[in-house]
Amino acid sequence: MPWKGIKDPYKIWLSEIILQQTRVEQGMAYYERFIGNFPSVDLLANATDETIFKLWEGLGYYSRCRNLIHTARHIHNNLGGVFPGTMAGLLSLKGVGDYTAAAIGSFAFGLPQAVVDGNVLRVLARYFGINNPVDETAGKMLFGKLAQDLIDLNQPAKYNQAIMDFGATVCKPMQPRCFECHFNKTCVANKEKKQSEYPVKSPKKQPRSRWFYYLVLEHQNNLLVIQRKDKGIWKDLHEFFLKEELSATDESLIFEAGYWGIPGLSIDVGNAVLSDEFIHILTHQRIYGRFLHVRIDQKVEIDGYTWLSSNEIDKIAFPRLITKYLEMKEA
DNA sequence: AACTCGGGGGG
DNA sequence: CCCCCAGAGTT
Repeated sequence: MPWKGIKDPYKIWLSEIILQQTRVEQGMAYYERFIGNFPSVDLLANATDETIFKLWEGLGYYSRCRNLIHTARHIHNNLGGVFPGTMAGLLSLKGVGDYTAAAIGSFAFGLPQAVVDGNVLRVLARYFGINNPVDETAGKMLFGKLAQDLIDLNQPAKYNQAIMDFGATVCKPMQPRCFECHFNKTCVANKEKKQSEYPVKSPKKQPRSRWFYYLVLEHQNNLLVIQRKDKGIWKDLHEFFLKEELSATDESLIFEAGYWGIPGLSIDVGNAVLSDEFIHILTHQRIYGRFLHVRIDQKVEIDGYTWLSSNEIDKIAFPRLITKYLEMKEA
């Protein structure tokens, strides 16, 4: 990784926020882009929300971006542009939890704090044969204490980096390389051939299904857009006029102006194109999306919505469901 | 304690 | 289809 060995707390913080619940391969390009645009926390703090969200577009978990902006400005405005060097100080930053505080603390400041991420949980659960679910309170306590007992207090950064690298390359989730593992003689999971049974996790609930019908209104190359403000999925990102349904809606109904409930709207079938269904799979939701693109001659105004040129559209962030649609429409 | 929050990649 | 990812915040 490009930031390995780096001690700049800003770069470590940025990389760790980007990598929360995100694979290194996926986050890498985003990290490079952010550092290229904002080499310091002060430059990040002075950027506009839209600029930053646009750079984050497509990475998901957008509250991370919101907290990133908040924390950058907090450090710039209230802390003189200097990151806190204690665990308590780091934990007080929005978006910085136990893992990220330990990562910044050990890597940037040499604090003797053990990181506990998905890699560490898997390594410890397998090696010691721990059956406690890692996502329950008791399990988190147990693994946190164990990790802290094991850390090499003389070189915490090196230890933390090593155990995560080990989990990512040897003690992998699938097909762990036990045959060449230094610990295969004493590892409980390997001895019992139960590598796949660790770590134990509590059962996850099944995702809910939602049906999103978007009306893409176009007037003289401008599109009608709104920013999602309600808490929930895609908060702060932009979208088109949305009607959400609890089940699939018939095509013929979608073409009727009355379906959308917009005063003054009329849909000429000759100027309307209905997309195929986009199936957008998330961890906790299945979203079925369809887009009705309508060119109108008579401009309508809707409370909260804004007409934007394609130039302006390019500067704001959309969820992947919508960028995929836009990319399809371009082609 | 349970829920919510994105998106992508691999088997 | 399933899994999981250098987790954190809210309810």
